[in-house]
Amino acid sequence: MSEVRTRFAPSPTGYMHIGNLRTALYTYLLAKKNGGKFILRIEDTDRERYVDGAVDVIYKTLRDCGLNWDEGPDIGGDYGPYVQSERMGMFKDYAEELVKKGKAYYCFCTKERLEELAAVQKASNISPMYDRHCRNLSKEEIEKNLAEGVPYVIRQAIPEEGSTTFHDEIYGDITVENSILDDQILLKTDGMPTYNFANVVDDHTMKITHVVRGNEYLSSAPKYNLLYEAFGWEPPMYIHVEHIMKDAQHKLAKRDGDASFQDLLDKGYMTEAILNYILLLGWAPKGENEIFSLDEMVEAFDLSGISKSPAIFDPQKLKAINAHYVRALPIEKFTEIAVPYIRETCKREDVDLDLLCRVLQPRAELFTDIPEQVDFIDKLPEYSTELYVNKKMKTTAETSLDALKKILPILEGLSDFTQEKIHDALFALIEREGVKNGVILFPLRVALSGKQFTPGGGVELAAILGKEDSLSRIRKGIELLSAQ
RNA sequence: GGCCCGUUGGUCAAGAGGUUAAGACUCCAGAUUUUCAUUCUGGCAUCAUGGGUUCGAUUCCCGUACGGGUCACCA
Repeated sequence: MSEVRTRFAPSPTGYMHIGNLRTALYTYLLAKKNGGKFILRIEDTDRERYVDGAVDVIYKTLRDCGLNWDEGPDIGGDYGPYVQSERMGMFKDYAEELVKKGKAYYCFCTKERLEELAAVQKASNISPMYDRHCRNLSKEEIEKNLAEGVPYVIRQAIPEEGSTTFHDEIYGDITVENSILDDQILLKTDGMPTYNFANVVDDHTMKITHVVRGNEYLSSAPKYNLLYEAFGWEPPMYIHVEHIMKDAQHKLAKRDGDASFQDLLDKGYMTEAILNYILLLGWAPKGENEIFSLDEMVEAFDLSGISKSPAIFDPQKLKAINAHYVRALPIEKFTEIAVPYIRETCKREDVDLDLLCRVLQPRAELFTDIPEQVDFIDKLPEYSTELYVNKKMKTTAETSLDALKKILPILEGLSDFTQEKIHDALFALIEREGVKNGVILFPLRVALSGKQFTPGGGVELAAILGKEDSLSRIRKGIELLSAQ
């Protein structure tokens, strides 16, 4: 077989839906898996929808994800141009070629007539379809209309009988009756191609071998096939992928707030995690591993793993995967990214950021959670003594008060307030008392933070807060518990 | 409504005509742990439904229900 050439052909809307991104990913993986080429083509024929800077959004997203294209508008290639609006010249010729072959025809019907027709059909409860009024116009009539400059479109002449079968790599063979296929418009009144027509011609002229696209095109695939047949061209392999859903009945939509790559980025997810998660939404790996770098994805990707049914987007799992990536970061890298987030709520200059990051990393799922996680450092929040009660730790208000009273003098006596010294001193206490670690350490953690979850345990928090602040917070804890 | 596609646990999902029906996330229980967290161990499903084929079907076929898609001079 010749070289595999796949293409991602987005419209520049300024918005990269993750379903689209996932299509791009699969398209990319399919090409790379087979040592082929991944091509970017911008489909910008809809001028009304054109948004400034939208193409840059596509470039940036793809590049950030590592989905680098081998041919495209910015880098060129042998089959350009790669922006659809720049390829307009050729479509009319191709459409006329089809007319000559008897596979398409001129249609001079006015918009009014078509609307009327649709209304009548709708009223009698039959699905709207063009009635092929112009399909059998005489040569003379056509010539006359053309000469008079009557506006026209060119429509595809669907066979009147029989059925059309096309093959999809995921769904297998799909057959439909030709009788339900509409004589769709190929070339519009303004001489521009319709999307479906442009797609076929572009894919063929760019020598695309595999087309990965959303499931919404499954219904129009037979018409595509007929077009390829009409031209005498070899159709590409089709790979239709299902939608990403918000729930069982709704597609993940823009208004849901996490439908685009940018939305997810804004929520603090890492690019690698997003890509890894969407890979899994609709595709299943052969083995048990679910964590993949882009290179590993290329290695593991296989069309047979693509799912036939829609997948519901699960933020919880995305978060878990993100947590995995956050924790796998080298500590220097984690620190570099985390410090700005820490500084949002923790302005104190004397905190040991290295220590803080070290304890924060295993507890971080999202970088955007960090400000809230460290907000207690600058100022002890108001908290309820309920926090001191923990069944598992076997702590109560009484045992906690007792513990804090014992901790206080010990920490007061420490001249060298380092993590190591604090640890040794407190563990000596624990041993003397003959209690579980938690009985001493749990109340300390609560007193120092006023929070249920904290980055680090009591010892670490004490070291981070420093002697003076730690002691004052412990005294505050004793005061609160004594007041009960 | 016509046509097309789908349906395995709360979610993503593997899987094969006869299996203890993988794995991941969540949840629950327990163990470690410088307490919470992390980490580790364990627990939670008869595969939408009715019928058929078969010695045997969740796996093959047909119907039903439910869900999605599509029926533009939009892409």
